[in-house]
Amino acid sequence: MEAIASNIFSQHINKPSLFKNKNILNSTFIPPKISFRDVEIEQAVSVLSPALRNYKPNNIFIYGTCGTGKTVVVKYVLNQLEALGKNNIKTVYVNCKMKRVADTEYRLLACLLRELGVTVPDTGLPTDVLYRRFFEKVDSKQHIVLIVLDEIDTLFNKVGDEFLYNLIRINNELKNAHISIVGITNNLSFREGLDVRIRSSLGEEEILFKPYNAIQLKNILSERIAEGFCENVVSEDVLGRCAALAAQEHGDARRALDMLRTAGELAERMGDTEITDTHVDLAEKKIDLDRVVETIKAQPKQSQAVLCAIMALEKQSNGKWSDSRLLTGNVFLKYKEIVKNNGLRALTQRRISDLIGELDMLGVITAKVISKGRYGRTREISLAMADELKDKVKATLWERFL
DNA sequence: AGGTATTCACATGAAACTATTCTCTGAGTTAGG
DNA sequence: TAACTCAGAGAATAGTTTCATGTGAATACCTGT
Repeated sequence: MEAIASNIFSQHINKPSLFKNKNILNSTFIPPKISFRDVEIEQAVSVLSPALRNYKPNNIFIYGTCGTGKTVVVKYVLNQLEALGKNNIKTVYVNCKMKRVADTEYRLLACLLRELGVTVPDTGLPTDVLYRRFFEKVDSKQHIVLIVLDEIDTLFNKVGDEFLYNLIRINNELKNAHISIVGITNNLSFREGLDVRIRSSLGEEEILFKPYNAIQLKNILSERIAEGFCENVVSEDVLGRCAALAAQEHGDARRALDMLRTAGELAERMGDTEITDTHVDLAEKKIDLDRVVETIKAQPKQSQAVLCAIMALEKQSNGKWSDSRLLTGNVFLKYKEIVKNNGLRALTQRRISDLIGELDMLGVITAKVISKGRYGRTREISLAMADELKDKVKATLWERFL
């Protein structure tokens, strides 16, 4: 066994890697030193430092678009704080966006409790029981609990503001402990939608993260490149290009890193010893392509069937039949056909309407509500994909349904 | 011609239902003393 | 009598269905000129 395996893999093992340490090129990696965020770090530190003297720090709200370093900074600061605060400070980080982890009130609580060392079942318990257990656990000793709710807006949009209200209320009733909430969101107008009481309580302090500019991105990237890639793999040109591309995308450092890493992987796979512009271009395309294909694959069957119907219709209407335009009604008919051929249960048109809306949200299709006057109101649907991607998606769906 | 009123084909909302998974509780059962 | 088993009541959640109401503008229908 060993001998065979070494035969198969030896070629790959011996091939020199372009990477020195791939982890560093991951956007979730927390570097020992964070550049261009001194002001924000200082702000966070000054707000949180009372915790070290056993006072409750103010709640903080952190804003900033994608890839501006919010999460990294918060984690960085909290790590240090927790290290210094010994047993008196407990920090809990929860990403509210994680599907099936913390995307409902119950699961958020369960997640918090788990972080505090209490295991609770995934289901079967009333939510208020969890609140009670949470309360008891937190209040069981004199300490400060910092709760970080990342992507708090997604949870809010799903379940409303009840959980925030409850957390604040709990804080008021605690005898021994204190909890402070750090809310992170990339939705700059999130505050507006909040109840006044919650807004004033939660937004005691606010920190805004501005996007990186191209020069800063370049710096950040080169720091990581130095640690992550081997010497001479990434040229100055390529670096500049990645930074420029990401700067266009509102200074998204995460994107820049992903792009660089993927470019590296591609180059490695192609047997090149250096990353070139070609690799970067390919990487950029691949990231988008993969993202869409993955999201489609992850969609439930019914949703895929709807997309399949849309694509099938689109093909037809390219011919001549200009009246089989992509409208909800037509899609529904086609969908029923497809579903019937595949032995699936047909859903209501109401539901299909929602599914179309969801596909639109995912960015797979564009669905615009139009009024055709006397002839009703409906959605006009079009595919929002590059041809290359379209073929890829079709291949997946066709195989499945046709 | 100009102005209303209709009307279509869905959109959009709210509520209720279904199915699944899982806990908790207490009644009934069992086995050991 | 303590430990165990098991059915039933309840919860949380995702995914739907049902019922109800909303809606923008191309037409049909009037109206007075």
